[in-house]
Amino acid sequence: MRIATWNVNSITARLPRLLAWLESSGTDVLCLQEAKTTQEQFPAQALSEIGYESAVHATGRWNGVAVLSRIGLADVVRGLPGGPEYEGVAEPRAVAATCGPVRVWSVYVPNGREVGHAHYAYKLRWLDALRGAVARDAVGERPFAVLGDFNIAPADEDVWDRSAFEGATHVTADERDALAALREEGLQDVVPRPLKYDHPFTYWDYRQLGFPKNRGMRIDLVYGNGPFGAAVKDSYVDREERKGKGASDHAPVVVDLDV
DNA sequence: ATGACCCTCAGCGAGGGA
Repeated sequence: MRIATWNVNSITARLPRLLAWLESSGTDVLCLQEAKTTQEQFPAQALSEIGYESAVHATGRWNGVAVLSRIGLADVVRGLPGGPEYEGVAEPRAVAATCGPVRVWSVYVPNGREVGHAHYAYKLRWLDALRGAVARDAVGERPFAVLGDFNIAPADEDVWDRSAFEGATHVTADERDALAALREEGLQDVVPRPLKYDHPFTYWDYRQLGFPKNRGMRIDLVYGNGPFGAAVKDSYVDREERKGKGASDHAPVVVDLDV
């Protein structure tokens, strides 16, 4: 089976590309982030017409996540159990589902904005809640993975220029410690291969020729448990989808599983 | 060619992204 994660930066704006990509790539399960729409306006009908069921957690212009599956969709959980609120709001940043033999979480980790900002503390609390929420599934026998936009570059080589991120979020020790805590729960970083250049970046800023200059970051991650990792046949970043007019600023990360 | 931000909602800019 083929499973993927993709921050689409508005499913409304991306719908033509999303539908075309689902069909051309042969993806069975897609964890998507930044739907930027409401539950009601989510294009479940258009997706249904090409064979995908949708598990959606979305409330409006910000955030919004979903799991799309053409191999079954069950045991949906909307929202991160025990997750913190930001300014009194429980934001739609996580949704879980079981798709055939695999259970997945689609997550959109808070950005953090600036080190020291209330949003940064929120990001760390959110990640700790994620660790708690996935601990039991992580050690199970069923293939399980958390896929999504983690807004963390796991190592210095996961950004195009470490010096450009001095003092910035996404590269701090606290954020990387949060990823290490997930690994300590039994999850492993399924690192994709790049289709061009030497590093599998997944995000490139829209500004200042970020993509043509390959000024990217690897922040869209797949954290799988042992059975998931053992089933991985291949994984790559589909950078073709970052090209051209109407692209998201993130590319899909694709994982092929032998399950 | 991959090409110099883009998304949404509100409402004719602003907030957020990272």
